[in-house]
Amino acid sequence: MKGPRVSSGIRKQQILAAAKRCFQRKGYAQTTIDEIAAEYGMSKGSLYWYYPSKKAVLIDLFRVFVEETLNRILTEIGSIRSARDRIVAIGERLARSLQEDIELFSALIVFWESSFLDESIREMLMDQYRFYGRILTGLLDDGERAGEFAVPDKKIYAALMIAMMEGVIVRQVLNKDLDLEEIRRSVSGVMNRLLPEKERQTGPAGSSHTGKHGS
Amino acid sequence: MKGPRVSSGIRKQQILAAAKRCFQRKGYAQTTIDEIAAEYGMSKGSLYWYYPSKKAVLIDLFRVFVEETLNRILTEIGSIRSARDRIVAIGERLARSLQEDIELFSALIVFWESSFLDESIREMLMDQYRFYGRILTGLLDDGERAGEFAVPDKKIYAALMIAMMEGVIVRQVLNKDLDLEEIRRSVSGVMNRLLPEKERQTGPAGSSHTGKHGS
DNA sequence: CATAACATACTGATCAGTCAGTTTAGTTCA
DNA sequence: TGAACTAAACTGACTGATCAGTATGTTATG
Repeated sequence: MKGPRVSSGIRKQQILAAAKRCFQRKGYAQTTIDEIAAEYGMSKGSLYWYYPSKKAVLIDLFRVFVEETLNRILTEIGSIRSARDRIVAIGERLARSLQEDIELFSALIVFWESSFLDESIREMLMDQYRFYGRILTGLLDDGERAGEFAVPDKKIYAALMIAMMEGVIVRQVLNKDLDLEEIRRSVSGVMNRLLPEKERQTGPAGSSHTGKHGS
Repeated sequence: MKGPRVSSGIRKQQILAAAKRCFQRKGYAQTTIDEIAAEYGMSKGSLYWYYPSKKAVLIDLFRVFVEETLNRILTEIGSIRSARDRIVAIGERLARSLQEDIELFSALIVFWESSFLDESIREMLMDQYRFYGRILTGLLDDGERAGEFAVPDKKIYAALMIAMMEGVIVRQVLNKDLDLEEIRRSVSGVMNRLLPEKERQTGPAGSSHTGKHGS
């Protein structure tokens, strides 16, 4: 590369941001490349300089979604000791991310719909599902080993917890009528209730650094 | 009407069934009218005799979805006395319907995606959401009055329960990798756990929670 | 023989992707 | 220093394919 006017990364970011806004407004199929180009203020030819196809934009948008939101959450909660608190924190932070970056989550429904058509997108989604399932199942394992709680069927529980968060996302993306601050607080209570305690704990489940070490 | 070859109702049913299969395979935007016509074995002209537009087919499909699945469930559980059992039964029957008629539920994602584009579809969906929210909130009220359980924030709880079922639908429609029989059983346990008991019951649910918790 | 029910060729609009050309930033060399 | 050169970055008109909806014709039925 001899002389980029701005860095290739910046342009791609701009394109993705524009695409995100367009997809949110009209969905994937209804959004034209020209609209995306207009939205980020350059021409269609420029867009095709950075991305080979409309589908490639969508896929890269999903990649960014995963990297920037979900993996960040998983990193952030890594320092929390108790498995229970970590699980609760995932729900809380997901709700907060949803509040802050609703447009990105809107793209999820686009992915779901596209996955009917495109096998590669479906595979990407399934990989993510399996990944989150493993994460959560692992956390349930940790909590059980540490004696924090016991759940009878960890895999199903993990699936249902993920399902709940996903349902909240759907509802919010379509409607935006829920009070997310309220949801954020409630998710904590619900998650807690879903994890029956083996032994009595002192405080409300958050923040307590009891003697027993986590994972 | 002088002489229908088959009744108009039958034809519409056939068209909707064909559309349902097509939408499931390819999504709404990617499905052509010709494909739907081919799927139900007649021509495009015939389809337009019964429906004025592609969108009208989608909307009627949603109407059937609501009438045939969700309202039926609500009617069926009407005879159950205990509010708790009624709530649990909704979850169980929804899981069973999902198992039996996955194609119909697939159309839900199509509706969600279409609602970005079409305000009337969005309004239809929102009406349904509000309706189910009221139903569930009412059930929580009933249970509380009968002394079966107490939940601190009924509206949010209703929303989260609906969200969970919706998430299960998404997961199953996209992946079909969950054991729905297992889900059906687990949903019962999860729903029970989400309804903290006022008085001691025999079940293994997390009854050790005292009143003040979380939030 | 009237009309409901169905078939099919057509149209106008849309849109993803292409391509030939233009502009700008950086490099070379006198 | 700057003119000549080069390739990256960008433009926008164009194309070929697609498809919803229509127009017009055909067949079956009471």
